[in-house]
Order: sequence, then C-alpha cells, then structure tokens
Amino acid sequence: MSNTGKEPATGTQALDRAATLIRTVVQADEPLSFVDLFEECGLPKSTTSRLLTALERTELLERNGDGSYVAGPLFWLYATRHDPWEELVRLARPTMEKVGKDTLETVNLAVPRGDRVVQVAQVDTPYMLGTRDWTEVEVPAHCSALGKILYTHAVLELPTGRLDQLTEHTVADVDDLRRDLDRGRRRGYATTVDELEIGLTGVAAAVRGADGTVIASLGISGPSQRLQGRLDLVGHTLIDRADQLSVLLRRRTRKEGAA
Amino acid sequence: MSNTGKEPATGTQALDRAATLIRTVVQADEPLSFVDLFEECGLPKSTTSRLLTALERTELLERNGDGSYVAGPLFWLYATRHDPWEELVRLARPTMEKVGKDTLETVNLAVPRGDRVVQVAQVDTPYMLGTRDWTEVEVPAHCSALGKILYTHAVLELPTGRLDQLTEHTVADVDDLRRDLDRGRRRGYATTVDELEIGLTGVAAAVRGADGTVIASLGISGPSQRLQGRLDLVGHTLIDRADQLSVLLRRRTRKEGAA
DNA sequence: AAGCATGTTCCATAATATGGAACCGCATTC
DNA sequence: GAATGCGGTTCCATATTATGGAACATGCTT
Repeated sequence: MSNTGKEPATGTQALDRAATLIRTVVQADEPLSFVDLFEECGLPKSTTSRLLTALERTELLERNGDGSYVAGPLFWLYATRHDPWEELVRLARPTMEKVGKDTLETVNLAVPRGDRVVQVAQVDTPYMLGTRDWTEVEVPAHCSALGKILYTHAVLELPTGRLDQLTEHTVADVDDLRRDLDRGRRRGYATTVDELEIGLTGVAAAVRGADGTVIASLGISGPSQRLQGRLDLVGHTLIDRADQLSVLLRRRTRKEGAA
Repeated sequence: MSNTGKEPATGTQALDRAATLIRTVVQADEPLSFVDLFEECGLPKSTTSRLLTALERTELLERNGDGSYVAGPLFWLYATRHDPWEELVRLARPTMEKVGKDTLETVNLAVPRGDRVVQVAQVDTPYMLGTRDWTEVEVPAHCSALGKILYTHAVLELPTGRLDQLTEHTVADVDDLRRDLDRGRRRGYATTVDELEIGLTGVAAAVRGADGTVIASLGISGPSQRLQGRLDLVGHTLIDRADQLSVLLRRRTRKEGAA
C-alpha cells in the first residue's frame, strides 16, 4: 500500500512488514510497546501481533519484563562479536565519502585507543598530491587536527611536559596547546597547519556516539596551499557532516508523546 | 517442514524461513554465499533467492563485493550503539544461572576496565549467607579469583612493588603472586581463600571472546567453610561453563568444506 | 562451443498470510 | 462490584500472497 520506494517488491509482503517492525525497534533503541509499534507501522493489530510473536520466537526481537520489545539475542550476538569501531567505520563510510566530494581532500576518521589516536578509515583525494594512507599509523596527537579534537573533548588525556617539536610550527608547549584547543572548541573545528609536516594542513570536527560523548574525530588533510583560505569553509562542512554522523549514531529517543 | 521445536507457528512460514536465513548468516559470521545458505537452510532455490533479496532490501542482510551475504546495516547500527560488555552480560546470563544452580554460590562475571577489574553481573546464592552485590564495586585484583584470571592471561597488567595486604593470607608479594597465577594457569582455574576477607573464598575461570583472547572471568564466591573441599570440583564446573560461554561468543568458523 | 555452477525470473497453483471481529485479562473508575 | 477502557491475543473464512519447479540468464572453465 504505502509503497514509498520505487521497488516492485513482490512476493514478500509479510517479510517486508516484519522488517519494518525490526527496523523500528532497532532504530528507536528504546523499548517499544505493542501499541507503539502498531501505530508506528500502521499494520492491522492481528498482523502485528502475529509477526511480533514470530520475531520473538526466532530471537530477532525480545520482550523485556514489561512486555515491550527490544532487539533480540541475534543482535546481541552480533554486537559481542564485533568491535564497535569496526561498525563505526562501516556506518561512517557514506559520510566520509560525502566529505570527500565536498572538499576533494583526503578524509580520515580517528578514534582514541589508549592514550593514542589511530586513524581507522580513510577516503582518498582525487588529486595526485594527497596524504598517504595512514590508517592504523599513529601520528602524534598534538599536531594532528584529529588528535586535537580528541584532546579538546577530554577523550584523550592532555600530556604534560614538553611535546615533540616536529616542525617549526608545531605547538610544543602544553599551555600554548591548551589555548589552541580552546580556540578550536569555540570554532567547533580544529586545525593544524604545517605542524606535523611542512606543507600539510588538517582540519577536523567531533563525532559523538550514542551517549552523546565524543568518540571519534572526522577530518581532512591536504596540502596547505590548497587549503589555505578555505579553512573556515572546510571546517564548517566538517562540523555539519560530523553532526549528521552523530545523529545517525545517536539513540533516537522516543518523541515524548509516549502513552 | 523440519519443525524441530514444538511450536505450532501458524501463519508465519515466510517469516520463519527468513529468520532462519538471518540466523544462519549472523551465527556463521563469515560471508555465506547463496549456495551455502541454500544448502544450509534447505529451502527451494527460488524461495531462498526471493527472501534474500527482500532481506537485503530491508537492510537486515547485505551482500559484499563477491556477492556473499553478511549481517546488514541494522546490525551495525545496533552494534555501534551498544557497549559490547552490556551485550556480554546478556549473553552470559543463562550460563551464570547454570553456574548458580551447579554451585549454589554467588556467581560473578568480571571484565578488565583500564587497569582495574569490575564485576559486571551477578547471580545470587540461595543461601542467606552469601556475597553482597558488588557489581560495579572495585575489588583489588590480586586477591580476587576473578582478577587473578585476568592477570594470568595478561589482560590486566601485573602491578609492580608491594601489594595491599588485606588479610594475613593475602598474597602481597608480586613474585608469590606470579607463582600463584602459574599454579592457577596449570589447573585452569584461579582461587582466593581468605585473601580478600577472612572466611571468603572465590574461584574463577577464563572466558574468551570472538577472537580467542580472554575478555572476562567467570567465578563464584562464598564462605570458605562451604567451599573448602570442593574447590577443585567447583573449579572444573567453572572451566566447563566458561568454555561453553566462550564457544557461544566465538565466531563459528566455516566448517572448512567451503567452495 | 559446449559444459557447468551460481543465481534470477516466471507463472499457475494452493497454501499461506490476512484482518475484522470476538475475546481475554487486568487495571481504573464509578 | 459492575462497568468501562486499555493492551494484546485468538479465530477463521477469504483471497491475497508466497510457493517452487522449470526455464532462463550469466559468467567461468574445459
């Protein structure tokens, strides 16, 4: 009936409806009562009941104490077996590709691991001159935009003492760095110009996870010449994209109007 | 057809079959080709094809480059939003309850967090005299069986220097502790008798995650009087149960015979 | 070119899912 | 303590929907 898509989708009505139920439960990520699902999906009561019972029996959904539905054992199983970062990368991929289209520079996603920053995914620039693949390569956090974001949001602990001075522009003094981070915090994005390598500029923004805390940073890097003059533009693009990704990761809290 | 269960399951054939496909893919946790699924689930080819197409359309499954099926975006989404430990607890619950039935003592599950051990789940003893609920309470690792397991498998770094001496039986010397751990490693389970508190005994075994590394320890604790004499029995029960849980967590590698 | 393995599409058939209505159990309310 | 409303399940005649055998594509290999 309400075939919003353009797909023919023949011979799978029951399954499609069941999938809608599963999707609703998983995306809501908050126990949904029978009525919630019934209303949200607009299926007849009896059908809803029948499908939900089957989904529960097959462990795709589960009912908790008060009878409301949550994702079932099969979802837990998947979750325990997979590194959340591995999944973050998959979910972030489309966003990163959009950033690539927006900026035409090398795009990176970084997460904290211990007291280090690691880049976990990369989308390459179409230009010949670009940043090498440094996925899994560790770069000093204080001279990378990605790292600065993580410092700013206290996901990574600020080091003490003198920092490595990689170039003449590297901010090697902790207090200077703190000031730099503060500036970044106000703007919403972090930058590093010639601080890691002469001629290399990076820009990054924060990605928030399900609980609202910063879990990763999304950034680009490229030749300083190509980026100077559009740092602010690129910064805001990154903020927007990072926010979009955060929304995707965020549990969608029920729109108040619950029973 | 092959209705192994005793459920009537009426009006949901299509959905049940689809669920079988999903389950097979998620449990295998390795890309499965169309033929794998076709053979594994024993459904007609055309039906399999139709269902798989629908599952892919609804993002419950996904095909990767070579056309084989893996868990889809809905599973990633769930995984990124949930702490794997939260899921571990859910999956471990039944095992823990079995241990509770086996031993009649308080059952605990602990994981390393930073350089500490935290108990993340507990099943209580039916006896009046039992261990209090110390979920989320931190206990010195060197005098808890749960902690010793984590030390043994190097998931937790062995401290240096003198350790806190909580009772006269506490193993406070690192070298002594190392010897204690070695004994535990050989036996397969760790114990602590009167080391944390006089009269309190604990026993624990290792739980391994998807990649085969130790990720948690499963143990019991109770009055030393009730446990003395059956430490070895309880130890082996714990080893068995912990192994069962590990199997559940372990990716089921395809039974070699792949194409 | 032929053979084979992997997947998909077709379509007549009937088995299957459908959904309106009746029903159940349980709180609230009067 | 009857009555009303709410959340959910069960029934069952109906026809819509899924089914599956066979034919058809689409690469590979021989």
